[in-house]
Amino acid sequence: MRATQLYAPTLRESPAEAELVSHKLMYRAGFIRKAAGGIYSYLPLGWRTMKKIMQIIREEMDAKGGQEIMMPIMQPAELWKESGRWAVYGDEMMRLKDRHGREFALGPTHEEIVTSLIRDEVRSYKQLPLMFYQIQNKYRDEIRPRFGLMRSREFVMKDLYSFDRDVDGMNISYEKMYDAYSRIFERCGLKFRAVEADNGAIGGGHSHEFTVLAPSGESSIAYCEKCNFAASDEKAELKIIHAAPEELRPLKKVLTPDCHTIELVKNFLNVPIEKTIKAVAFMDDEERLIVAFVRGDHDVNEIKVINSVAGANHLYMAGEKLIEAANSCAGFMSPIGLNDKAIIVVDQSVMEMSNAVTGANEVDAHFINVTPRRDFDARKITVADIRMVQEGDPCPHCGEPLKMTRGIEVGQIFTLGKKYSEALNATFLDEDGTTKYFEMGCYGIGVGRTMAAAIEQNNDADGIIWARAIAPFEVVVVPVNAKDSAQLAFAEEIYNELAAAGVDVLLDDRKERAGVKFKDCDLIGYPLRVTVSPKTLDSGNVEIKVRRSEEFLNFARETCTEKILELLETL
RNA sequence: CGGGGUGUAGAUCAGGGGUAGAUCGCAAGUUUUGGGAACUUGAUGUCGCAGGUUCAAAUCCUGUCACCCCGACCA
Repeated sequence: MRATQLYAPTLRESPAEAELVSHKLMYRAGFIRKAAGGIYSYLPLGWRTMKKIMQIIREEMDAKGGQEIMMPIMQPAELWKESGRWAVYGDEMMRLKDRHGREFALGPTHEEIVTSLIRDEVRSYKQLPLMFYQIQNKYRDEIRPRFGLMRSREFVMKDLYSFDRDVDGMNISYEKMYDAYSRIFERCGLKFRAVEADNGAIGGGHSHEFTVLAPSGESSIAYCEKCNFAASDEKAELKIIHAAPEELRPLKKVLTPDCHTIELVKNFLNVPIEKTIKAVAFMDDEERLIVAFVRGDHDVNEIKVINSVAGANHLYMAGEKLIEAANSCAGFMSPIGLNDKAIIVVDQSVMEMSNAVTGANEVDAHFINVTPRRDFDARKITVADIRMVQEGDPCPHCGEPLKMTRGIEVGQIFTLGKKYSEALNATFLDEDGTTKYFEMGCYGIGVGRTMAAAIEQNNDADGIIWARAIAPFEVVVVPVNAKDSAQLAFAEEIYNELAAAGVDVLLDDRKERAGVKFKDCDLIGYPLRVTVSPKTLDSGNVEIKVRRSEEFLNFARETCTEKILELLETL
């Protein structure tokens, strides 16, 4: 392709609203343009990269037996009502009506459609397993779209759905996808982790998030450098922290005027924060009071609290009235003395403490010398792992101190079990003659987010640095002065030779000054640049610049195509 | 949904009751030509939209729309 035929508008300045490097660079390099908040057009360069990522995804999906289909974006409300999600999905779903007033949704995901497709067609276990996927636009009415392609309302997503006859089969499909996803992100040149994730309401099965490591990411993950453990901060399981035994002192109530936070209590009583026990009061959908107790220096993990209390779905901050009804007061709560109105959940590590501080369930008073094993009423409390992981906590697998990092979630895989096959009554006839529900899984990749994540991870002051596999062009050939016919002819020769060798190459034949073209090359981030100048014409060599290493290499004209092919293999 | 902010040329922004501005970009010309060239000339605006105040509104007031940021949390 010739640059004179390519619409690649580059900008010196980035739009005021762009905050993330990837957003700025995609804008400046002419990859995307905004149509509305969270809605973007992809320009030729951006779409070339998107297509390359999609091609990698297709190859890996196909290799695992996935079959590409295309399902409707516009979906009838009836299916969503049948699965119960028309009500549950809430404001996140884009809804519309046709001229007759019939309701539709713009698909945020496709479990309903794909399940209804299968239930009408697939009758026998002999047709299983099946894996269908598609790559298309998805719609989610985000509360606050931001960060360019990272959180947008319309985005390109690959979604695959697996159908198996039993749980073992489903797990095999899951493993295949885990493997495929790892290969996809490796091929895209990304540093990532497959982290154990919470699959929330879906329950039962496995879930992994594929997270690209980047400080600007919105998800926080804990990982171990020794073994392969990695988990989202909400999911990470924690071991009990044992405390050194010490002589137990008798429980005592002391006055602590105005000490309604852990910080104030710790300073007033002059005790280390690890000797304090913090209370967080929640309320669930049924307005039950749930009080979580963790060590003062720990944080409560709401997801874990929900999982430890039967029947709890969502948690909200509890109001004063609920707390008073449980015979306590905000800021001074303790498991000792709370009445039956409160559901008490205590972190496992709290039970290891001795001579600690808790509130006294009355204003301006705390208990000291609290030893939970001795002082808490074991019949009234639930002990569980309910705290948030912190940097340095021991790895649940090998005990090494965990590291924390931030990342961008680019893909997630789930086992769904029978959730949707039951809701939509999708069955098949098994070998033993009985009717069974399909065991399902679903697997998504955000294509635009993958592109953005690659930029977040690979850029410098001059622009983007693409991995060869997903670069809009692999090589750019730049005649320093395209008005010089000898230079242009030489550049064309090299360009033709590279194209014939199967290289995805761009000829920058624009009659721009050299500086302008070089700046654009660096900004757009082509992995290799071939420079043609009077110098190279005289010497009979061609000059190569490697974008990532900033190295300049000279190859003899005769062997340059071969050398470039070799070099590309390493990028 | 709550709080804050911004809407002026293609982009980034200044201006602030009386002729619509700068820089970059764009077009033409001359010179230049290995890291965003110099000079000359030129084109480009419902000053987000609607109402109001005024002799006069881009400017003040009201409403509205769009966009951006922060929050919706650990007593």
